[in-house]
Amino acid sequence: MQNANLTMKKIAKELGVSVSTVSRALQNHPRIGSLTREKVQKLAKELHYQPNSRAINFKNNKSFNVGVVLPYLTEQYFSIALTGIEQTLMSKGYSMVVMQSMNDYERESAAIESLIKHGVDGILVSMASETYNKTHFNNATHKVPIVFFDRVLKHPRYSAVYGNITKAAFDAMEYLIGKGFTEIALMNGPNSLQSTEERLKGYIDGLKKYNIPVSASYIKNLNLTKEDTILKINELLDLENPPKVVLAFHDYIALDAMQICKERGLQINRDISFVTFSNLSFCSYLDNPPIATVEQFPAELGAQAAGLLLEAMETPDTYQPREIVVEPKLIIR
Amino acid sequence: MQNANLTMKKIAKELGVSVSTVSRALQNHPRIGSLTREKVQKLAKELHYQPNSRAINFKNNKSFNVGVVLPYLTEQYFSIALTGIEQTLMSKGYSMVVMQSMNDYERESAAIESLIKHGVDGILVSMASETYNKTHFNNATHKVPIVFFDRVLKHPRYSAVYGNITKAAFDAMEYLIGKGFTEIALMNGPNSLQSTEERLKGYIDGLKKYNIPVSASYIKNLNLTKEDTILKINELLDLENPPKVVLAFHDYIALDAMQICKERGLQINRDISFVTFSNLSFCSYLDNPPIATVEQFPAELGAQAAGLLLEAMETPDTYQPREIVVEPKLIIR
DNA sequence: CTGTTAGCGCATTCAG
DNA sequence: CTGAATGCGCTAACAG
Repeated sequence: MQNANLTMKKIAKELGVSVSTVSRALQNHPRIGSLTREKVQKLAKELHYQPNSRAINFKNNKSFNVGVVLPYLTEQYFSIALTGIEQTLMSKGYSMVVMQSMNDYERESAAIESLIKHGVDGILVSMASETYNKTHFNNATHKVPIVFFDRVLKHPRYSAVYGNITKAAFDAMEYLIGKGFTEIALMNGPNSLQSTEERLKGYIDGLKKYNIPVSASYIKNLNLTKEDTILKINELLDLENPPKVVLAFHDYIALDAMQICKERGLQINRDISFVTFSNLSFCSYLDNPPIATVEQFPAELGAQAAGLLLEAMETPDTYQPREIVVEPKLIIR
Repeated sequence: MQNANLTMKKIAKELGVSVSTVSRALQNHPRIGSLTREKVQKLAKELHYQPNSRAINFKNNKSFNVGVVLPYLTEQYFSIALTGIEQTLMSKGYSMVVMQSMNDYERESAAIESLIKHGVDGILVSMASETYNKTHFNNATHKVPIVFFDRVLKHPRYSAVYGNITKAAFDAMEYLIGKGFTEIALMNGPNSLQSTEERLKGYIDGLKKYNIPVSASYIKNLNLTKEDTILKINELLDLENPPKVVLAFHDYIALDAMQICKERGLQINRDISFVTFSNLSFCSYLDNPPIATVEQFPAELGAQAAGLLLEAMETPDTYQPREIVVEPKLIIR
């Protein structure tokens, strides 16, 4: 039963040497007698000595913890991103403190503050959809570096890793138009998210390229709640000319929308089809899955963002904030 | 642009008072002049003073971080549990450092060690299915309290929060037998998990109560990989008397098994049905979902475990390790 | 090669 | 009411 508060001091006293000798022996410092070294290391092992991490954190002013703030852990997209982050951080001895914003500005802001208070060395953020105010980021960045991933804030002060959504949306449109679809609706996200604008641009670019008129009634902004999804899909289905295919902000939107379609007697992939962003694994278990989906490689986004953050934390003097774009891929089912 | 390394010392110098005066003023210590207090607090606010958390951690020998080790973040069951944990911890000012074991003993062991090294105040664990050796827990528990949730280690030294799986399995069996099923297979987990044994007991108890013979060929242990699921469901379907319903260890097993059934030309819920544990949200989007499922309330399990850990950390002298059982609920679809 | 000293930021004792 | 001194555990500069 080893002592939980075993310090170098005690080892030193036990052995009749000084604390600094113990310190040097334990870290294989060159200027130490091999005999002393062995003696110290032996006793330390016997007593299960473990350095007090809090003292080391204090001394080095570093915790080897990074904070991660994201909307929902329960959205598989983000838990996959976390996996990429964990992997990258782990390889450098860092671990991650995770907090959910639940798309709420207040929670996000509180999370950032709390992380700073907990002494993380850096922060990774995927922004809440309700975030309208950026002061919490600006305050935090004076203390530790911040890197955004997926739901990013584009600003020269911040690094950001994100997918080329405009291109992905455009590719999806080309695919659909190539399949003969023209009545294509867009169930987009909230305007607070950068990627909402990008999806819209890809959508419109696609229509324009093939001279298909843009119909405002086919374009819906959602706030990412289930209720709003239900509202908006019903609006689309109530149109005189309901869409034959829907490009959905992500899989969760599509699933809820599909549910409504089915309830209204439509058959998925006959009366109406879906194309989605995310490519969540469980969609492959559906009998009538989305006909195509944009894989955004969340693990890669997370890993790249973690890589940038590591650089920012380890070489702050030379680090230049920058952006990394990961190319999504359209997957046809 | 506030100084990132603003210490009490600087405030003290600026104001021509001593550091201890600043310290007292900032924490509203009783023995301080209200004038001095105001003066100090005003300047501290102006300069955006924030106490150095690492110094405080060091001084108090406490980090307000707890570690959480679980199999997979990407399994929604665990991310829901995390949400319960986060909520409970947050209310007491703690945050969580998350690590995935990926059901691997080595990873789990390394995670525990790493958490200790990172200086967490306590650890929550949902065990890896491959964990055969408990020394990593025993070593860690000398340094910080450990509480298990869901996939628990039952031992008087440890606290544990888990569902009454035996009862839940039994209830499921009664339901199925009541519906007229007798050819009921059990796709169970690995023997390393406590809950595997419990499912088996509930399964057998159910059969026995209604005098249905227990057939060894209907009982399969899986290692929770997709490959093994495919192997075992095929074995079941290849029997002379294939089962009419399968009680599955959890939803992911059922989904993969269903896929194979469909590939083999069976129609779900006509030729073969499933009952599962977990009740993951996306199952409700399936055209032919499991006919019943055991809701285990992972958020509740996580929250209760976090509550026990908080008690263990905050009142270590009086804390008695104990177990909390959360009653699952059979949900009929 | 090893011991002594100093200091990281803060809270807390002990003096005044 | 306030200041000076102490120590938390560890590393590192400085002496010897």
